[in-house]
Amino acid sequence: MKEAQPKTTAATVADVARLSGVSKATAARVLGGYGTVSDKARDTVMQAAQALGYRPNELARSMTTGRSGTIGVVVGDIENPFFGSAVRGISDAARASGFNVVLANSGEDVAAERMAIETLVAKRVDGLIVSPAQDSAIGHLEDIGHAGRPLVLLDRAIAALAVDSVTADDRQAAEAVTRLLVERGHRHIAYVTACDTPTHLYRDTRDILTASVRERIEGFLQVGAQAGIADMPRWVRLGANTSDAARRLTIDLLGAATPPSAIIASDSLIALEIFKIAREQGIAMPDALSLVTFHDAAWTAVTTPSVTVVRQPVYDMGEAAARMLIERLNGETCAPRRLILPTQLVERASVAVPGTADAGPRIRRL
Amino acid sequence: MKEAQPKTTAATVADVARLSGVSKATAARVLGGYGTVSDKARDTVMQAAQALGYRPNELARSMTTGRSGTIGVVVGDIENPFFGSAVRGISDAARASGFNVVLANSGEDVAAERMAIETLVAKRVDGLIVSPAQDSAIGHLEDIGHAGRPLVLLDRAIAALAVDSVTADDRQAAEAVTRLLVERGHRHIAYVTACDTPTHLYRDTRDILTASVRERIEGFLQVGAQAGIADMPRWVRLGANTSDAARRLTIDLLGAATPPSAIIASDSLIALEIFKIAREQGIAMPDALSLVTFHDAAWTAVTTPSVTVVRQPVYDMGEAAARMLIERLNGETCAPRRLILPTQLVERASVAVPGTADAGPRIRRL
DNA sequence: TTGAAAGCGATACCAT
DNA sequence: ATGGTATCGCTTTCAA
Repeated sequence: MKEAQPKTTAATVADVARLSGVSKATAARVLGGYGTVSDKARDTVMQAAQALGYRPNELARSMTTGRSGTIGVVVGDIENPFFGSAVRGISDAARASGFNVVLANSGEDVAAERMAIETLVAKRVDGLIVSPAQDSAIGHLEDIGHAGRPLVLLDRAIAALAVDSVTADDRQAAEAVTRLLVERGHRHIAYVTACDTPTHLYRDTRDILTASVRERIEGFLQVGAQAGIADMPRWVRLGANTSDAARRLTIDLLGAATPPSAIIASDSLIALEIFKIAREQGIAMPDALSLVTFHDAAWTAVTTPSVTVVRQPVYDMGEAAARMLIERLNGETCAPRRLILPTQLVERASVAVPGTADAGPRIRRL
Repeated sequence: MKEAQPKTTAATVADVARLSGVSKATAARVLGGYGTVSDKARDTVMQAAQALGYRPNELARSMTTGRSGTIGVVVGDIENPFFGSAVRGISDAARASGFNVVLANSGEDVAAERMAIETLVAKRVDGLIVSPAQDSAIGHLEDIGHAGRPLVLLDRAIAALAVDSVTADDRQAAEAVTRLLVERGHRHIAYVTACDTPTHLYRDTRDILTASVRERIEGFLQVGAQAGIADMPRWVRLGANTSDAARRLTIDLLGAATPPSAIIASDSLIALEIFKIAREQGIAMPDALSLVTFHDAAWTAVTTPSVTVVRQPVYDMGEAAARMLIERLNGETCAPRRLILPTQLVERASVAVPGTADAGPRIRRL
């Protein structure tokens, strides 16, 4: 038992000062590690601090310095491995620079996102990293800047917002994926996303309020159209934002008069659900149905067939976002940077390939 | 543009008070939502607050109230889907009660864990939820109590620590899994875990410093011994704490003079690696190698063969932990509760089963 | 090098 | 119902 803490209240700078017989200012200087103090004073104070079990109160410290050493992170769903990796990247980079991470889940809901941001700003985080659920309502994002805190957008840039962002090259990746499918002879290609519109129907690319998804759909539509496929938009399916929804939507899609011969899943959660259904319904993959997904989730390599994916550098994206934010916190004032990280097309076995066996993945830079 | 914020500094209670012509105390009352104020005063103040773009400073608020409305969470690896789900559970429960979550990654390193806890306590989180990397060094965990903050242990209880904990029924689950394997005729069953000892060798169950893993190994050893299998301990393999380590270790295991006919993977990350290797090396599953893992990760249902798993109620565990913590924060003072949630054995197709086809999972309560 | 005292932005007690 | 003021724990001038 080396606890000297008299069950009363935590020791403060004042207590330490009193015990060591120096002024509060001097004690604070050694305890806070700033200013100049004599070695003798330092020793006495440290000793007293030790005896009292002194622990600094970061809250009080933040209040006077105006910095909390904390960055706020708002993501759509921490349960999604995509965000899991990103948060890990952020977290590692943050700690390397001595910052903490406060995490908030928006559930892809703008109202929740708005509240989370408000709270985080009220808690005086030094800066924020946000994966905005939509890029239409951006008032709460602008408020971050008004509050004097830097903001970095993760995975989803917003054209109307002049702030740093880190995204993957979604447009190009979607084009490559669609092209691959078209080259393999597919004419009925569906694109399934968690994004939604009030009507749950896709009408116009402007209805898609998540930037990354919109870019993917644009790429998808364009390549399809170029290939002379009629009525591409009808193949865009919205609202697969829960596993149940994804399931219903996919079953519906596969049971239609003209089912798709290939599906592009906008995230790995959707791909997983599609995979399950294909299995349950005995739909042979890739022969009867080809599948491609964004995000090289760990499991995509071990299924039969293994899944062809767009590999996004998710961890790196998180890390880069944190780095950029910390640069701003350290005084960087350059113009907003829109960092776009390259992706890779990892060709595995879930796309019907005319005479190639499953001989390990073929990886292509995009 | 409805920003009235004069680029100077954020509006404070004093500013609002001044503009609305009332005292600081009154303004604080309406802004803070406490005490009693006349409707008229409320209106004026709210209006002034609006005009000034007043945002409360939670830091200052926390300092006087002593509560921050924040709970700290320390997990081993947020990238691990297990913790992803748990954190989601915590996060949802926390928000439902108006709490925020500060997340820290320990990387399963005690020193990092200690630092994370120290920081969180210094930041005056109201309470903590921790998945302790080891149950040997518990000084820093005891400090949490000394600092007057409640602590809830997640996934790993510590006998020597009298605090609330939420775990799965690891011991029983391990017994059931091992029994299943034994019943299927396996005599060479390996147990692979991320846990490690200084020598990387398993000698004694007391060397295992992670409670949940120790319980599992105990169950594993006991059932094996009961079944008359000699030299069980040699089948325990430690240190699969990165995908590379898991890979090396598994390759080593499978290449040995007497390779195991079945492997129990302590987490889904290890199982994934084993699955990959079996595939690469053309080892037929489940015929040549059976596999069982703890944690019903999403992908385990879609592989070929699908993987038999111990389903732990991970999200619920996180949720329960947060609930218990919040109860403490609301004044609950009962004796420490050790909540042990039941698991399920989900029998799928990765264990050689004498004449049963893959006809959907068979689920057993444990 | 050290100390006294003024904040930081809210809450809370005590009068009025 | 309202106002004045001490207070929380620390940092930060400003003098000495």
